[in-house]
Amino acid sequence: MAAKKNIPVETNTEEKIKVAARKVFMRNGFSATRTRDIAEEAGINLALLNYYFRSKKKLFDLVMQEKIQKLFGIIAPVLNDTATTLETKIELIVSGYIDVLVENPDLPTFVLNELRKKNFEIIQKIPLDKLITQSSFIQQLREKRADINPAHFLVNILGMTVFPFVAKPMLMMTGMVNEKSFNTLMNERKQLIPVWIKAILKAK
Amino acid sequence: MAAKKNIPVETNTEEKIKVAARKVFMRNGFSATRTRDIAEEAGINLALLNYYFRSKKKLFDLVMQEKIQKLFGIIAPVLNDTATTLETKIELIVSGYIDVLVENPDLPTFVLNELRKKNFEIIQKIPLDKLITQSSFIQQLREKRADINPAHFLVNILGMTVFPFVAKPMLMMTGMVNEKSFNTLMNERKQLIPVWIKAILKAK
DNA sequence: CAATGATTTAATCAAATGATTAAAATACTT
DNA sequence: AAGTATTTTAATCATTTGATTAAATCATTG
Repeated sequence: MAAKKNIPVETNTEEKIKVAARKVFMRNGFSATRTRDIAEEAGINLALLNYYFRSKKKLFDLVMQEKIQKLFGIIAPVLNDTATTLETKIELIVSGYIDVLVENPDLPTFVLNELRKKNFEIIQKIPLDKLITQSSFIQQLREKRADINPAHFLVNILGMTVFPFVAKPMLMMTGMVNEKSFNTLMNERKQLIPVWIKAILKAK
Repeated sequence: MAAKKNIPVETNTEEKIKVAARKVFMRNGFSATRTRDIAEEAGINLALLNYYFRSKKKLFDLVMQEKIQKLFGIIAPVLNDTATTLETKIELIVSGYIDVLVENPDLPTFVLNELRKKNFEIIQKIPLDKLITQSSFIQQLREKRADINPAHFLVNILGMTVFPFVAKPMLMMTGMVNEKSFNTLMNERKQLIPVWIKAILKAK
Protein backbone atom coordinates (compact mmCIF):
# COMPACT_ATOMS: atom_id res chain seq x y z
CA MET A 1 0.00 0.00 0.00
CA ALA A 2 2.36 2.61 -1.23
CA ALA A 3 0.21 4.93 -3.32
CA LYS A 4 -3.35 5.93 -2.50
CA LYS A 5 -2.27 7.95 0.53
CA ASN A 6 -3.08 11.44 -0.60
CA ILE A 7 -5.75 10.48 -3.07
CA PRO A 8 -9.16 11.89 -2.15
CA VAL A 9 -11.90 9.30 -1.72
CA GLU A 10 -13.84 10.37 -4.81
CA THR A 11 -10.96 9.63 -7.16
CA ASN A 12 -9.86 6.51 -5.30
CA THR A 13 -10.26 3.63 -7.75
CA GLU A 14 -11.58 1.20 -5.15
CA GLU A 15 -14.24 3.70 -4.15
CA LYS A 16 -15.13 4.52 -7.77
CA ILE A 17 -15.80 0.82 -8.36
CA LYS A 18 -17.95 0.57 -5.23
CA VAL A 19 -20.01 3.59 -6.23
CA ALA A 20 -20.55 2.16 -9.70
CA ALA A 21 -21.32 -1.30 -8.32
CA ARG A 22 -23.96 0.09 -5.98
CA LYS A 23 -25.63 1.86 -8.86
CA VAL A 24 -25.55 -0.97 -11.40
CA PHE A 25 -26.31 -3.84 -9.01
CA MET A 26 -29.23 -1.87 -7.55
CA ARG A 27 -30.67 -1.17 -10.98
CA ASN A 28 -30.21 -4.61 -12.52
CA GLY A 29 -29.75 -7.10 -9.69
CA PHE A 30 -26.92 -9.60 -9.45
CA SER A 31 -27.55 -11.80 -12.47
CA ALA A 32 -28.38 -9.09 -15.00
CA THR A 33 -25.29 -7.10 -14.03
CA ARG A 34 -22.13 -7.65 -16.05
CA THR A 35 -18.79 -6.78 -14.55
CA ARG A 36 -18.17 -4.80 -17.73
CA ASP A 37 -21.20 -2.60 -16.94
CA ILE A 38 -19.70 -1.76 -13.58
CA ALA A 39 -16.27 -1.08 -15.07
CA GLU A 40 -17.76 1.23 -17.69
CA GLU A 41 -19.91 3.04 -15.13
CA ALA A 42 -16.81 3.51 -12.97
CA GLY A 43 -14.66 4.54 -15.94
CA ILE A 44 -12.01 1.94 -15.13
CA ASN A 45 -10.40 -1.04 -16.78
CA LEU A 46 -12.30 -4.28 -16.26
CA ALA A 47 -9.32 -6.05 -14.71
CA LEU A 48 -9.27 -3.53 -11.86
CA LEU A 49 -12.54 -4.89 -10.58
CA ASN A 50 -10.98 -8.28 -10.00
CA TYR A 51 -7.76 -6.70 -8.78
CA TYR A 52 -9.60 -4.89 -5.97
CA PHE A 53 -12.51 -7.20 -5.21
CA ARG A 54 -11.44 -10.66 -6.45
CA SER A 55 -14.81 -11.47 -8.02
CA LYS A 56 -18.22 -10.19 -9.01
CA LYS A 57 -19.78 -12.17 -6.17
CA LYS A 58 -17.49 -10.68 -3.52
CA LEU A 59 -18.26 -7.16 -4.72
CA PHE A 60 -21.96 -7.93 -4.74
CA ASP A 61 -21.89 -9.31 -1.20
CA LEU A 62 -20.27 -6.07 -0.09
CA VAL A 63 -23.04 -4.01 -1.68
CA MET A 64 -25.77 -6.30 -0.30
CA GLN A 65 -24.31 -6.04 3.19
CA GLU A 66 -24.52 -2.24 2.95
CA LYS A 67 -28.05 -2.24 1.61
CA ILE A 68 -29.34 -4.62 4.27
CA GLN A 69 -27.74 -2.47 6.93
CA LYS A 70 -29.35 0.60 5.39
CA LEU A 71 -32.76 -1.09 5.47
CA PHE A 72 -32.41 -2.32 9.08
CA GLY A 73 -30.53 0.78 10.19
CA ILE A 74 -33.71 2.80 9.89
CA ILE A 75 -35.73 0.67 12.27
CA ALA A 76 -33.24 -0.93 14.67
CA PRO A 77 -32.23 2.11 16.78
CA VAL A 78 -35.86 3.25 17.08
CA LEU A 79 -37.09 -0.15 18.30
CA ASN A 80 -34.51 -0.20 21.08
CA ASP A 81 -34.76 3.37 22.36
CA THR A 82 -36.23 3.17 25.87
CA ALA A 83 -36.55 6.97 26.03
CA THR A 84 -39.39 7.25 23.50
CA THR A 85 -43.04 6.27 23.72
CA LEU A 86 -44.62 3.66 21.47
CA GLU A 87 -46.45 6.42 19.60
CA THR A 88 -43.23 8.32 18.97
CA LYS A 89 -41.52 5.13 17.81
CA ILE A 90 -44.26 4.57 15.26
CA GLU A 91 -43.88 8.10 13.94
CA LEU A 92 -40.09 7.77 13.76
CA ILE A 93 -40.19 4.44 11.93
CA VAL A 94 -42.72 5.67 9.39
CA SER A 95 -41.12 9.01 8.62
CA GLY A 96 -37.63 7.51 8.80
CA TYR A 97 -38.48 4.89 6.20
CA ILE A 98 -40.37 7.21 3.92
CA ASP A 99 -37.57 9.77 3.90
CA VAL A 100 -34.93 7.19 3.02
CA LEU A 101 -37.10 5.35 0.49
CA VAL A 102 -38.17 8.48 -1.38
CA GLU A 103 -34.44 8.90 -2.08
CA ASN A 104 -33.88 5.15 -2.69
CA PRO A 105 -37.14 3.80 -4.07
CA ASP A 106 -35.59 0.59 -5.41
CA LEU A 107 -33.93 -0.39 -2.12
CA PRO A 108 -36.63 -2.68 -0.66
CA THR A 109 -37.48 -4.57 -3.85
CA PHE A 110 -33.81 -5.03 -4.63
CA VAL A 111 -32.94 -6.39 -1.20
CA LEU A 112 -36.03 -8.54 -0.76
CA ASN A 113 -35.70 -10.06 -4.20
CA GLU A 114 -32.00 -10.86 -3.87
CA LEU A 115 -32.65 -12.36 -0.44
CA ARG A 116 -35.41 -14.45 -1.95
CA LYS A 117 -33.02 -15.72 -4.62
CA LYS A 118 -30.37 -16.31 -1.93
CA ASN A 119 -27.84 -14.42 -4.05
CA PHE A 120 -26.01 -13.46 -0.93
CA GLU A 121 -23.89 -14.96 1.83
CA ILE A 122 -24.65 -13.33 5.14
CA ILE A 123 -21.28 -12.05 6.22
CA GLN A 124 -22.14 -10.29 9.44
CA LYS A 125 -24.54 -12.56 11.29
CA ILE A 126 -26.37 -10.37 13.78
CA PRO A 127 -28.63 -11.85 16.48
CA LEU A 128 -31.59 -9.91 15.08
CA ASP A 129 -33.90 -12.37 16.77
CA LYS A 130 -33.30 -11.19 20.34
CA LEU A 131 -32.61 -7.64 19.22
CA ILE A 132 -36.19 -7.35 18.04
CA THR A 133 -38.11 -9.60 20.42
CA GLN A 134 -36.44 -8.07 23.48
CA SER A 135 -36.82 -4.53 22.19
CA SER A 136 -38.40 -1.63 24.01
CA PHE A 137 -40.92 -1.42 21.19
CA ILE A 138 -42.22 -4.94 21.78
CA GLN A 139 -42.34 -4.39 25.54
CA GLN A 140 -44.32 -1.18 25.14
CA LEU A 141 -46.72 -2.90 22.78
CA ARG A 142 -47.24 -5.72 25.26
CA GLU A 143 -48.07 -3.22 27.98
CA LYS A 144 -50.66 -1.53 25.82
CA ARG A 145 -52.12 -4.53 24.00
CA ALA A 146 -50.86 -7.87 25.22
CA ASP A 147 -53.36 -9.56 22.89
CA ILE A 148 -51.77 -8.22 19.70
CA ASN A 149 -49.04 -10.42 18.21
CA PRO A 150 -46.01 -8.13 17.76
CA ALA A 151 -45.27 -9.73 14.40
CA HIS A 152 -48.69 -8.69 13.11
CA PHE A 153 -48.20 -5.20 14.42
CA LEU A 154 -44.74 -4.68 12.92
CA VAL A 155 -45.88 -6.16 9.62
CA ASN A 156 -48.75 -3.67 9.56
CA ILE A 157 -46.48 -0.69 10.08
CA LEU A 158 -43.93 -1.88 7.53
CA GLY A 159 -46.62 -3.02 5.11
CA MET A 160 -48.28 0.38 5.05
CA THR A 161 -44.93 2.19 4.91
CA VAL A 162 -42.66 0.08 2.71
CA PHE A 163 -45.13 -1.73 0.46
CA PRO A 164 -46.02 1.31 -1.66
CA PHE A 165 -42.38 1.53 -2.75
CA VAL A 166 -42.32 -2.14 -3.67
CA ALA A 167 -45.62 -1.82 -5.52
CA LYS A 168 -44.67 1.44 -7.24
CA PRO A 169 -44.25 -0.06 -10.73
CA MET A 170 -47.64 -1.70 -10.44
CA LEU A 171 -49.31 1.44 -9.11
CA MET A 172 -47.87 3.34 -12.04
CA MET A 173 -48.99 0.65 -14.49
CA THR A 174 -52.56 0.94 -13.24
CA GLY A 175 -52.43 4.70 -13.64
CA MET A 176 -53.24 5.19 -9.96
CA VAL A 177 -50.13 7.33 -9.53
CA ASN A 178 -47.42 8.96 -11.58
CA GLU A 179 -43.83 9.79 -10.63
CA LYS A 180 -44.85 13.10 -9.08
CA SER A 181 -48.09 12.16 -7.34
CA PHE A 182 -46.35 9.12 -5.85
CA ASN A 183 -43.97 11.26 -3.84
CA THR A 184 -46.81 13.55 -2.74
CA LEU A 185 -48.73 10.49 -1.60
CA MET A 186 -45.75 9.19 0.35
CA ASN A 187 -45.27 12.48 2.11
CA GLU A 188 -48.94 12.48 3.10
CA ARG A 189 -48.49 9.00 4.51
CA LYS A 190 -45.89 10.24 7.00
CA GLN A 191 -48.75 11.92 8.88
CA LEU A 192 -51.49 9.44 8.03
CA ILE A 193 -49.95 6.06 8.85
CA PRO A 194 -49.38 6.87 12.56
CA VAL A 195 -53.04 7.93 12.80
CA TRP A 196 -54.14 4.67 11.18
CA ILE A 197 -51.87 2.55 13.37
CA LYS A 198 -53.27 4.25 16.46
CA ALA A 199 -56.76 3.40 15.22
CA ILE A 200 -55.66 -0.22 14.93
CA LEU A 201 -54.27 -0.10 18.46
CA LYS A 202 -57.66 1.06 19.73
CA ALA A 203 -59.66 -1.45 17.67
CA LYS A 204 -60.96 -4.62 19.24
CA MET B 1 -50.39 -29.25 -37.12
CA ALA B 2 -50.55 -32.91 -37.85
CA ALA B 3 -49.64 -34.58 -34.58
CA LYS B 4 -50.59 -33.33 -31.12
CA LYS B 5 -54.28 -34.07 -31.64
CA ASN B 6 -54.80 -36.93 -29.22
CA ILE B 7 -51.94 -36.08 -26.93
CA PRO B 8 -53.08 -35.22 -23.39
CA VAL B 9 -52.07 -31.78 -22.17
CA GLU B 10 -49.62 -33.09 -19.56
CA THR B 11 -47.46 -34.86 -22.11
CA ASN B 12 -47.80 -32.15 -24.74
CA THR B 13 -44.29 -30.80 -25.31
CA GLU B 14 -45.38 -27.19 -25.62
CA GLU B 15 -47.19 -27.47 -22.29
CA LYS B 16 -44.28 -29.28 -20.62
CA ILE B 17 -42.02 -26.39 -21.58
CA LYS B 18 -44.50 -23.83 -20.23
CA VAL B 19 -44.82 -25.67 -16.92
CA ALA B 20 -41.04 -25.83 -16.57
CA ALA B 21 -40.63 -22.20 -17.62
CA ARG B 22 -43.12 -21.03 -15.00
CA LYS B 23 -41.24 -22.92 -12.33
CA VAL B 24 -37.72 -21.89 -13.28
CA PHE B 25 -38.46 -18.26 -14.22
CA MET B 26 -40.41 -17.80 -10.98
CA ARG B 27 -37.59 -19.20 -8.90
CA ASN B 28 -34.67 -17.43 -10.58
CA GLY B 29 -36.08 -14.47 -12.50
CA PHE B 30 -35.39 -13.72 -16.14
CA SER B 31 -31.65 -13.07 -16.12
CA ALA B 32 -30.59 -15.90 -13.83
CA THR B 33 -32.60 -18.41 -15.82
CA ARG B 34 -30.81 -20.31 -18.58
CA THR B 35 -32.80 -21.87 -21.37
CA ARG B 36 -30.93 -25.09 -20.58
CA ASP B 37 -32.41 -25.05 -17.05
CA ILE B 38 -35.89 -24.90 -18.49
CA ALA B 39 -35.16 -27.65 -21.02
CA GLU B 40 -33.77 -29.90 -18.31
CA GLU B 41 -36.69 -29.21 -15.98
CA ALA B 42 -39.08 -30.02 -18.82
CA GLY B 43 -37.10 -33.08 -19.83
CA ILE B 44 -36.85 -31.94 -23.44
CA ASN B 45 -34.14 -31.10 -25.95
CA LEU B 46 -32.96 -27.50 -25.76
CA ALA B 47 -33.78 -26.80 -29.40
CA LEU B 48 -37.44 -27.51 -28.77
CA LEU B 49 -37.70 -24.42 -26.63
CA ASN B 50 -36.78 -22.25 -29.59
CA TYR B 51 -38.85 -24.39 -31.93
CA TYR B 52 -42.02 -23.74 -29.92
CA PHE B 53 -41.41 -20.29 -28.48
CA ARG B 54 -38.82 -18.64 -30.77
CA SER B 55 -36.77 -17.17 -27.92
CA LYS B 56 -36.20 -17.05 -24.18
CA LYS B 57 -37.69 -13.55 -24.10
CA LYS B 58 -40.91 -14.58 -25.84
CA LEU B 59 -41.39 -17.48 -23.44
CA PHE B 60 -40.72 -15.21 -20.51
CA ASP B 61 -43.23 -12.61 -21.69
CA LEU B 62 -45.83 -15.36 -21.84
CA VAL B 63 -45.14 -16.40 -18.26
CA MET B 64 -45.10 -12.78 -17.06
CA GLN B 65 -48.42 -12.11 -18.73
CA GLU B 66 -49.93 -15.05 -16.84
CA LYS B 67 -48.46 -14.03 -13.52
CA ILE B 68 -49.63 -10.43 -13.82
CA GLN B 69 -53.10 -11.66 -14.66
CA LYS B 70 -53.01 -13.97 -11.68
CA LEU B 71 -52.04 -11.08 -9.42
CA PHE B 72 -54.70 -8.70 -10.79
CA GLY B 73 -57.26 -11.46 -11.26
CA ILE B 74 -57.66 -11.72 -7.51
CA ILE B 75 -58.64 -8.10 -7.02
CA ALA B 76 -60.24 -6.94 -10.28
CA PRO B 77 -63.56 -8.83 -10.15
CA VAL B 78 -64.07 -7.92 -6.49
CA LEU B 79 -63.50 -4.20 -7.06
CA ASN B 80 -66.14 -4.10 -9.77
CA ASP B 81 -68.88 -6.19 -8.19
CA THR B 82 -71.79 -3.83 -7.48
CA ALA B 83 -73.64 -6.56 -5.56
CA THR B 84 -71.30 -6.60 -2.54
CA THR B 85 -70.77 -4.07 0.23
CA LEU B 86 -67.45 -2.31 0.83
CA GLU B 87 -66.93 -4.44 3.93
CA THR B 88 -67.48 -7.66 2.00
CA LYS B 89 -65.11 -6.48 -0.74
CA ILE B 90 -62.39 -5.92 1.81
CA GLU B 91 -62.87 -9.41 3.22
CA LEU B 92 -62.86 -10.96 -0.24
CA ILE B 93 -59.71 -9.15 -1.35
CA VAL B 94 -57.82 -10.05 1.81
CA SER B 95 -58.79 -13.72 1.97
CA GLY B 96 -58.55 -14.06 -1.82
CA TYR B 97 -54.97 -12.79 -1.83
CA ILE B 98 -53.85 -14.73 1.21
CA ASP B 99 -55.24 -18.00 -0.15
CA VAL B 100 -53.48 -17.57 -3.49
CA LEU B 101 -50.23 -16.29 -2.00
CA VAL B 102 -49.91 -19.04 0.59
CA GLU B 103 -49.78 -21.37 -2.42
CA ASN B 104 -47.57 -18.99 -4.48
CA PRO B 105 -45.47 -17.06 -1.98
CA ASP B 106 -42.95 -15.86 -4.57
CA LEU B 107 -45.53 -14.41 -6.95
CA PRO B 108 -45.56 -10.77 -5.78
CA THR B 109 -41.82 -10.33 -5.39
CA PHE B 110 -41.20 -11.99 -8.72
CA VAL B 111 -43.70 -9.83 -10.60
CA LEU B 112 -42.85 -6.57 -8.87
CA ASN B 113 -39.13 -7.05 -9.33
CA GLU B 114 -39.35 -7.98 -13.01
CA LEU B 115 -41.66 -5.02 -13.59
CA ARG B 116 -39.13 -2.79 -11.86
CA LYS B 117 -36.39 -4.07 -14.14
CA LYS B 118 -38.70 -3.65 -17.14
CA ASN B 119 -37.90 -7.21 -18.25
CA PHE B 120 -41.23 -7.41 -19.89
CA GLU B 121 -43.19 -6.01 -22.83
CA ILE B 122 -46.81 -5.47 -21.92
CA ILE B 123 -48.64 -7.54 -24.51
CA GLN B 124 -52.21 -7.10 -23.44
CA LYS B 125 -52.63 -3.43 -22.60
CA ILE B 126 -55.69 -3.17 -20.39
CA PRO B 127 -57.21 0.21 -19.41
CA LEU B 128 -56.61 -0.56 -15.76
CA ASP B 129 -56.81 3.13 -15.02
CA LYS B 130 -60.57 3.52 -15.57
CA LEU B 131 -61.24 -0.04 -14.46
CA ILE B 132 -60.04 0.85 -10.99
CA THR B 133 -60.97 4.51 -10.62
CA GLN B 134 -64.52 3.91 -11.88
CA SER B 135 -64.97 0.78 -9.79
CA SER B 136 -67.78 0.03 -7.40
CA PHE B 137 -65.17 -0.21 -4.65
CA ILE B 138 -63.99 3.37 -5.14
CA GLN B 139 -67.57 4.65 -5.33
CA GLN B 140 -68.51 2.90 -2.11
CA LEU B 141 -65.45 4.29 -0.39
CA ARG B 142 -66.33 7.80 -1.54
CA GLU B 143 -69.82 7.43 -0.10
CA LYS B 144 -68.47 6.37 3.27
CA ARG B 145 -65.38 8.51 3.49
CA ALA B 146 -65.02 11.10 0.72
CA ASP B 147 -62.00 12.51 2.56
CA ILE B 148 -59.89 9.34 2.20
CA ASN B 149 -57.79 9.14 -0.96
CA PRO B 150 -58.67 5.79 -2.58
CA ALA B 151 -55.02 5.22 -3.44
CA HIS B 152 -54.09 5.42 0.24
CA PHE B 153 -56.89 3.06 1.13
CA LEU B 154 -56.06 0.42 -1.48
CA VAL B 155 -52.37 0.63 -0.62
CA ASN B 156 -53.24 0.00 3.02
CA ILE B 157 -55.22 -3.13 2.24
CA LEU B 158 -52.62 -4.48 -0.16
CA GLY B 159 -49.75 -3.42 2.06
CA MET B 160 -51.12 -5.32 5.04
CA THR B 161 -52.08 -8.32 2.89
CA VAL B 162 -49.35 -8.69 0.28
CA PHE B 163 -46.33 -7.16 2.00
CA PRO B 164 -45.77 -10.03 4.45
CA PHE B 165 -45.19 -12.34 1.47
CA VAL B 166 -42.70 -9.92 -0.05
CA ALA B 167 -40.95 -9.48 3.28
CA LYS B 168 -41.00 -13.18 4.13
CA PRO B 169 -37.25 -13.76 3.59
CA MET B 170 -36.48 -10.82 5.84
CA LEU B 171 -38.97 -11.89 8.51
CA MET B 172 -37.34 -15.31 8.51
CA MET B 173 -33.87 -13.79 8.68
CA THR B 174 -34.82 -11.83 11.78
CA GLY B 175 -36.20 -14.99 13.36
CA MET B 176 -39.62 -13.37 13.77
CA VAL B 177 -41.22 -16.26 11.88
CA ASN B 178 -40.35 -19.66 10.50
CA GLU B 179 -41.86 -21.53 7.55
CA LYS B 180 -44.66 -22.95 9.68
CA SER B 181 -45.53 -19.96 11.86
CA PHE B 182 -45.59 -17.76 8.79
CA ASN B 183 -48.55 -19.62 7.32
CA THR B 184 -50.33 -19.61 10.66
CA LEU B 185 -49.81 -15.87 10.86
CA MET B 186 -51.17 -15.36 7.37
CA ASN B 187 -54.28 -17.36 8.13
CA GLU B 188 -54.86 -15.25 11.23
CA ARG B 189 -54.56 -12.14 9.09
CA LYS B 190 -57.54 -13.20 6.98
CA GLN B 191 -59.74 -12.37 9.97
CA LEU B 192 -57.64 -9.56 11.44
CA ILE B 193 -56.95 -7.29 8.47
CA PRO B 194 -60.64 -6.55 7.76
CA VAL B 195 -61.06 -5.59 11.44
CA TRP B 196 -58.06 -3.28 11.22
CA ILE B 197 -59.19 -1.75 7.97
CA LYS B 198 -62.60 -1.05 9.49
CA ALA B 199 -60.86 0.66 12.40
CA ILE B 200 -59.01 2.83 9.87
CA LEU B 201 -62.31 3.66 8.17
CA LYS B 202 -63.71 4.86 11.49
CA ALA B 203 -60.60 6.80 12.48
CA LYS B 204 -60.45 10.57 12.05
C1' DC C 1 17.91 8.76 -9.00
C1' DA C 2 17.46 3.96 -8.83
C1' DA C 3 15.08 0.28 -6.87
C1' DT C 4 10.96 -1.52 -5.22
C1' DG C 5 6.22 -2.12 -4.79
C1' DA C 6 1.52 -0.75 -6.18
C1' DT C 7 -1.62 0.23 -9.83
C1' DT C 8 -3.31 0.10 -14.46
C1' DT C 9 -3.73 -1.55 -19.17
C1' DA C 10 -4.48 -4.43 -23.34
C1' DA C 11 -4.94 -8.86 -24.74
C1' DT C 12 -6.60 -13.19 -24.09
C1' DC C 13 -8.88 -17.49 -21.98
C1' DA C 14 -12.22 -20.73 -20.95
C1' DA C 15 -16.73 -21.51 -19.92
C1' DA C 16 -21.47 -20.44 -20.41
C1' DT C 17 -25.27 -19.31 -23.12
C1' DG C 18 -29.03 -18.19 -26.64
C1' DA C 19 -29.90 -19.70 -30.92
C1' DT C 20 -29.62 -22.32 -35.40
C1' DT C 21 -29.11 -26.13 -38.63
C1' DA C 22 -29.46 -30.35 -40.91
C1' DA C 23 -30.69 -34.71 -40.35
C1' DA C 24 -33.45 -38.29 -38.02
C1' DA C 25 -37.67 -39.90 -36.06
C1' DT C 26 -42.49 -39.79 -35.61
C1' DA C 27 -47.25 -39.04 -36.77
C1' DC C 28 -50.77 -38.12 -40.05
C1' DT C 29 -53.16 -38.38 -44.64
C1' DT C 30 -54.67 -40.55 -48.62
C1' DA D 1 -47.86 -48.57 -47.46
C1' DA D 2 -46.07 -44.35 -49.52
C1' DG D 3 -45.73 -39.73 -49.19
C1' DT D 4 -45.94 -35.56 -46.58
C1' DA D 5 -45.83 -32.64 -42.70
C1' DT D 6 -44.54 -32.24 -37.97
C1' DT D 7 -41.63 -33.03 -34.13
C1' DT D 8 -37.30 -34.20 -32.04
C1' DT D 9 -32.33 -34.76 -31.78
C1' DA D 10 -27.27 -34.02 -31.81
C1' DA D 11 -23.98 -31.02 -33.17
C1' DT D 12 -22.41 -26.60 -33.74
C1' DC D 13 -22.25 -21.27 -33.91
C1' DA D 14 -21.37 -16.82 -32.45
C1' DT D 15 -21.50 -14.00 -28.51
C1' DT D 16 -21.18 -12.87 -24.01
C1' DT D 17 -19.02 -12.92 -19.79
C1' DG D 18 -16.13 -13.60 -15.51
C1' DA D 19 -11.57 -13.93 -14.83
C1' DT D 20 -6.42 -14.01 -15.64
C1' DT D 21 -1.88 -12.75 -17.35
C1' DA D 22 2.10 -10.32 -18.55
C1' DA D 23 3.70 -6.16 -19.50
C1' DA D 24 3.56 -1.12 -18.78
C1' DT D 25 2.98 2.87 -15.89
C1' DC D 26 3.09 5.30 -11.69
C1' DA D 27 4.32 6.42 -6.95
C1' DT D 28 7.19 5.86 -2.91
C1' DT D 29 11.27 5.01 -0.40
C1' DG D 30 16.04 4.77 0.63
